[in-house]
Amino acid sequence: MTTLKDLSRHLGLSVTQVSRAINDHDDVSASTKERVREAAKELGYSVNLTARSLVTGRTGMVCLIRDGHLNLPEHTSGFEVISGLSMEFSQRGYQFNLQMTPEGTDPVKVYKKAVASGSFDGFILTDATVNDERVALLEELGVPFVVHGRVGEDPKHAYFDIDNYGVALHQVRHLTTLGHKRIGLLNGRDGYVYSESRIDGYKDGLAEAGIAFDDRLIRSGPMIEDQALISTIAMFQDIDPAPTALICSNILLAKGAYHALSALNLSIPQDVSVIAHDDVLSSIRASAFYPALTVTKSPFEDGYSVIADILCSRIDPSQKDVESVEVPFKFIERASTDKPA
Amino acid sequence: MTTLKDLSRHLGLSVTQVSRAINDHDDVSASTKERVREAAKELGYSVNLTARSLVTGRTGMVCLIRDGHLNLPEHTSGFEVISGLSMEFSQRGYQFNLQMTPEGTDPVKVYKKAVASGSFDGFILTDATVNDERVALLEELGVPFVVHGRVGEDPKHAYFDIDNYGVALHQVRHLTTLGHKRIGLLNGRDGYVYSESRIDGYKDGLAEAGIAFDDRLIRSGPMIEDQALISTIAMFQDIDPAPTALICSNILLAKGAYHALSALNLSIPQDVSVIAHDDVLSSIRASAFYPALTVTKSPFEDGYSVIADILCSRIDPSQKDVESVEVPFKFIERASTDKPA
DNA sequence: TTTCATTTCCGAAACGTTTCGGATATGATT
DNA sequence: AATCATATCCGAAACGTTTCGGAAATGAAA
Repeated sequence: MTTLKDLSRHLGLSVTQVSRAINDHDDVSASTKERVREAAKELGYSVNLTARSLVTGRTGMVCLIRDGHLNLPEHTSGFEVISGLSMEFSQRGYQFNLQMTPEGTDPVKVYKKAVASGSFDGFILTDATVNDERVALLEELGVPFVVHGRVGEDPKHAYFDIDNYGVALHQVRHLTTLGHKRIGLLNGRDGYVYSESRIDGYKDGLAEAGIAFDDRLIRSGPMIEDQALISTIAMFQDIDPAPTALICSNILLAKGAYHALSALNLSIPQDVSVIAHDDVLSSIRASAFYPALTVTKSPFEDGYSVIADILCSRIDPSQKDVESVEVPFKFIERASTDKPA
Repeated sequence: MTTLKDLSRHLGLSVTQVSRAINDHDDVSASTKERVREAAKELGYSVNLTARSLVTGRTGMVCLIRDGHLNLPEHTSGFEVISGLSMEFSQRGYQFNLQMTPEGTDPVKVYKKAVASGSFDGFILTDATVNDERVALLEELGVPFVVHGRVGEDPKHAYFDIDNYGVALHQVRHLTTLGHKRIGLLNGRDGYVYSESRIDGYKDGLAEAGIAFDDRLIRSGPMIEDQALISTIAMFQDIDPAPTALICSNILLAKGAYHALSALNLSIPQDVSVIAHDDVLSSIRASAFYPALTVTKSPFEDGYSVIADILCSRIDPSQKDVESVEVPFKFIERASTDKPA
């Protein structure tokens, strides 16, 4: 392995000056920089990141920790996020560390250890829960981190988020404006911030229209097709009069809902209107539905580069702060929503 | 941050002795070790991995590099592998680094840089291709690595692999023994070792039975349902007489084949026998087929811990070598194969 | 000529750990 | 009393880099 000392000997320069040449400091003459660059290439020099880290205190590594083995299709979006983030950070010169912990591991322990090891400059948090203890911990420890999602109202931490509240509110408004009064919600798992925000938007939307809230009309669970199949059928069996409209928190749930409604011999939108939120994942396209699906839409992938930018700016004080963002959504009315019968 | 020096001051011991106590060397008295442990907990000490790396030359990090964004469903297995490996390495005290490079990046450059950075103790290679240049490079550089798959016959490098040749050979034998003479193969993408091995086994199986090879009966491509749909229909339209049996290189392809045969109004197994290889991914279960699918089977997940063991043993010379393995497959005859009509 | 700013350089210290070689104390053996 | 083995400890060097403070050379300004 070639070191700075080797280079300095070879060039008749001090180690200091070679280091400064390589890092492009401005008290090195252009000609020296050129000589150093050439020698470095010739001797195959490349900076030892470990040694650099020891003195700078920065490792150039960011870490994403996930609990439990990822299985499909529930974690499709989780995978896409990992893939997208890894690429973004690579391109910014950071190493992306993925740490999968066995199901049910105490996050506080894991994060404490990860921080204490000093190996990471920052963390990316996904699947934020209400009152997420990881956020409190990392804030207390003073470590840079960014959350895919948001915990609490108007949080201090850096985040990238979708307007989940607004999405649900808009969906309900669209349906109530059409005249619907009994609106079902197929939602994600309880406890996650995005799920709870959707519920808030849903409730406020109903309240605006003067519709009483009926908790039988909300079904929570993994956002997969089979879950929607079960929830939809259960909902239409249990509740009389049955809902006239259905909100699906993602496209997979919509697929299951379509299937269930078809099985129940109900037509979309004549018997039941369906509206969904589209994360625009590469695997499931909203365009493939018949009848065409009315959606709110905010592409997941819009977030990867933003998240990377935010975290990098938090890590490197020389960069100017990138603000947290809440991306707006689009509304696309297609054929799956109409007036109630 | 608490350092060894802080601990040593606090305890009235030398830095040396504290270090040796923490690393459980045997020239430290039991009582001292206990005192050190307590003080470490009290002061919240945790070893600085960067500093340790600098002197030991090992970082405790392994790296997996992938080219191009992962999309579903083609890369389902890739995702499961990443998830599984990350967990295994975490449990062994290693950091798992995932580096996604933009599509088409030159792997030699990327790996050279990764090795030169000195950040990684070892590499995991997936999606091995015939004459994989990464293998030659890493061998030349003398870096520990393990391949999920195998390049070349009887390779020197460490690997975990499935008996792909044997799988295809067995599948063909089963079909020829039943009396089939025209056997189609829906295979993975060309160029990958596993695909080519399957072809070798397929050809040898045909040769054993004295059946001439017909290249129209092999279709290569991404191992996804839609590809099988296209390939199967094309095969049955183009070739006269049509095949009486179909080998599918994985379960997704089998799903597409079932769909296509149903569309073509052909019955399984009366008109066409179908046999597939089952990687046992959590997302697609072979058991869900009707008629029940005859398979060869070797679970992907069997490999994660083996791969981790192999690489760890290559990295840490104090551990005894774990040998490369080729796992055997099981054969499960179900209802999708029978004599030709 | 002297002074001063600018450019270009360098030695030494520091980051936190491990390890090498040796030191000291204790008690047993000769 | 002298020798030796054992258990326990320690100082100093080393890993490869960055950075602090200052030095030397150059040319312009006084």
